[in-house]
Amino acid sequence: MQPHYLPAEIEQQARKYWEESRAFKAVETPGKPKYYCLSMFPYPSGKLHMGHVRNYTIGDVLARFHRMQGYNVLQPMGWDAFGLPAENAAMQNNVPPAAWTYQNIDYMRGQLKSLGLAIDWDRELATCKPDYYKWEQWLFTKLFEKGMVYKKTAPVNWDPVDQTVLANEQVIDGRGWRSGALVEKRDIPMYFMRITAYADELLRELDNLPGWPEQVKTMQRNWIGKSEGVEIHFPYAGSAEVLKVFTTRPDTLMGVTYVAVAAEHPLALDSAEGNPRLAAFIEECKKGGVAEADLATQEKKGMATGHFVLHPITGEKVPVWVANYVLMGYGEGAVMAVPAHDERDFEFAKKFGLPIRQAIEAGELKEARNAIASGNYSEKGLAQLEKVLSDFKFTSDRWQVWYGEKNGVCVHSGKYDGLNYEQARDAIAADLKTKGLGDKQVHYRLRDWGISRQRYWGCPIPIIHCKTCGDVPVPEQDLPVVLPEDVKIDGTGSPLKKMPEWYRTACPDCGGEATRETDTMDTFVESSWYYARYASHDCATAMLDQRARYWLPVDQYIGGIEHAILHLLYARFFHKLMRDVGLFGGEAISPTLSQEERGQSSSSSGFNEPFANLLTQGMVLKDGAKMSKSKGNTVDPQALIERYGADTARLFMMFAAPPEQSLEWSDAGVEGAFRFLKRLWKAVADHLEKGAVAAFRGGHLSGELKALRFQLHQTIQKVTDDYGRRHTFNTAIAAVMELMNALGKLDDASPAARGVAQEVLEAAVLLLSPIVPHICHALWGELNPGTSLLDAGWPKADPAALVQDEIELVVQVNGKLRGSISAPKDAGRVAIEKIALNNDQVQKHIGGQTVKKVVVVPGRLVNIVI
RNA sequence: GCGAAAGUGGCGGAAUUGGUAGACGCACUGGAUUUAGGUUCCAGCGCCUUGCGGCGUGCGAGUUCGAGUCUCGCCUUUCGCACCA
Repeated sequence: MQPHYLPAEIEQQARKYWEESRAFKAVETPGKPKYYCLSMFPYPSGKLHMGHVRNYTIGDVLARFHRMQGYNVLQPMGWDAFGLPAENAAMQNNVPPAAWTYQNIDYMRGQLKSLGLAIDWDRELATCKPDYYKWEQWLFTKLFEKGMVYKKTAPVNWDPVDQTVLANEQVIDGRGWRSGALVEKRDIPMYFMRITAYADELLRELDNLPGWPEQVKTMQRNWIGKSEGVEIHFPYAGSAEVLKVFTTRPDTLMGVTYVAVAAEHPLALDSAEGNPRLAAFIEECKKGGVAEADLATQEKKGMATGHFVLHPITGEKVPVWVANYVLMGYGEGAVMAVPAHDERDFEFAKKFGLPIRQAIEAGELKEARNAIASGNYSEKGLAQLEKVLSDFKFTSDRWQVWYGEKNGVCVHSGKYDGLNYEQARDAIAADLKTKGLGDKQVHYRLRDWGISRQRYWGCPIPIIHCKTCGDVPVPEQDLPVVLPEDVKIDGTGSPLKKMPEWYRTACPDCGGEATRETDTMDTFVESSWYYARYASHDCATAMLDQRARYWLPVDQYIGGIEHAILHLLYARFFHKLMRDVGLFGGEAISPTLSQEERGQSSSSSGFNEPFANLLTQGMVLKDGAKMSKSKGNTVDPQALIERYGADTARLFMMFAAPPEQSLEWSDAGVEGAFRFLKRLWKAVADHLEKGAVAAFRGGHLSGELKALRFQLHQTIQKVTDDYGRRHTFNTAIAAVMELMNALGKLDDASPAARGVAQEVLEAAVLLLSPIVPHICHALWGELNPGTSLLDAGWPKADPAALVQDEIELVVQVNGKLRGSISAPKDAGRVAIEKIALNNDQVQKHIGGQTVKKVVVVPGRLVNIVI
């Protein structure tokens, strides 16, 4: 055996073996449990970054671990190939986006291959290829026919100098990134997907995803934002029309002192006619971009419309204001304002001198009054409590807390006085319903998904505009609508608009003159269904075929936490769309893993959810900041692989932090990983130098060898759990390192010792192989010539090796560690207590004081309380 | 502004169900090997203290025989906010 670890050589040999034996080709095998392991596909930006290396290593570790456990594993790879950066690069380098993208894909594919990933490359796909996006267009036309796609206007960022629509990312401090011009909101017609129709299912099904992180499910729940409230109609003074608002706090209705509408609200626009100051203000509100984070943090501005509505209960006149903090896209674009109990309304009312009327008081006050009535509380105490609470009023969080938590009671609210939240809500909703001025309503924060993009490098929206027939979907036989690839990008809008030879066409319905839609789809659309297409990657007759029913759902999905909401919600939505279009046929035909087999799994039946288990990976940082070109703190994976090999890169990434946490880059840590692999290689080489030997199969062992076998089989158990259930690869590696350290201390050349050493080394190589597959492939071949590691299977712990006669217990006195004792493994509480009390160290610390209590935690510790 | 997380030695992290805080690795220090550097190997390594011992998981309270872990309140950092992907 070669005495030195030569990564370049052994990694090339290992990859050659895997390729030639077609080791990772995934074949549908009914009856065999399948494991579909998917990492989020990369955007082909040019070259891999460390985040990719981390993501794909995590996926590969899980794929290889499950393969060794006997699963039929599918791990595919592809390219999220449409997107804005290609257009920017095209302008910079004067190369068409398509050419730039394909070039990047070729380079990055080579990089991925050098990582030694267990991928079935036959299933590779790129979303910019017509045979992929054809089916996206097909689904779009089906959804258009079902009414799940519709058209409406919506605001976008408009750069008035470049005369172009800007992405939020291209708006810096309210200005266009290239022109520097102040950005404006502009309404344009767009196609929308009716994701709100699935809001309730998307919310409910989260409960059937035990394999998803709670954090992600919570974020999605909040994003969907189901709230039960009341729609309230404020009649216009002297008109039959009403102004609709939605509120989750109908109990505060009697505290309303004004109503605020968005600048784009019809009432605002109406009022602006003949009111130049208001018109100017509305114009002012159009300035700036559409990003919500900016809208929510901007200074609160407003202006009275001069119009009034009537309070639906009291009939009192309530002024209507235009406010920039009210968003047209939410609910009705109008809110009832209760300055006494809402921080934003309060701030606004103070700024513009609007009245503040209390309608709720703290639950504590009601309790105090009840206590006075029953003689348990003094009038003086109440007065003090009132003063304390009034001091908090409007100045501290105290006031907001009991508003926010809905635990106050109504005051100054006429007939509703004394009612709590639920009582007031029900009473007010009932009264409004009687008057025909409102009712209870369920409202979602989630908005429909605008998918039109005024860009070139994307999937063409398959719609033909005909003067007589309107918007006509492209018929199936005419799909795909192919995006021309040889174009020039000049930054003045989509080149498609300048290609009459492309957009001029005939109407599929009437045959008359018509034009193609030149907008393309949001790239989130492509990434919402690629996971399903991998199963049917080469199907030319349909979007999906029977194979999708074998592989889906994805058993393990891995990707960055930044996708927790948008991508993952859109993909869940698309899964349900595909299901409802009938693409999955009936029930699953694949033998879905049992819960025990999988650890965590989806309890949802059939094809309701795309991803049974989700692992959200943390970021790769250097010097405490995200690695990025702009910060200039990137480390090139290529250089790392060339210097140390892929195994060192993989080992460092898996060892430095658990996958869900952020990972701090460390050059010294990489050295450490490399050193460990050298030690591992040397350990096997030194062992084999003394001659080949079979692994221990039973027989008498010294205490030292027994202890080593105990540690070995404990390590097998721990590592199996760390990979399969906990996904903490860092602790799995640490456990194998400890095992190797223990083996290194063994100074015994007896045949029994050599057998145990062989057993330890074989197991260590198998346990590490999902993380460092190349070196383990080579070492296994040395330990067991003529066999392949991939055929060896996952090691199993030997129960006989795990039997122990004595166990160690820690003894505390008053919670402080004072010593340790050894007790027979089946000793009872009383026996353990006796051993602990007889311990010299313990006696010293008790020092004659009375023992009040002894707590015995079996297998762990004894705590003596004095 | 809203939503979600995170905070433990000089550093990355471990402590899985409330039960020995600091596993494993890095850095550092001392020693061995080496012409030297590097490599490799051995030992030490939270802070304070001569010692006994005390203190210690962002800060402040609380629950408990026992809190890094649970509760409440703060501080700081990170992610997302619908046209970056």
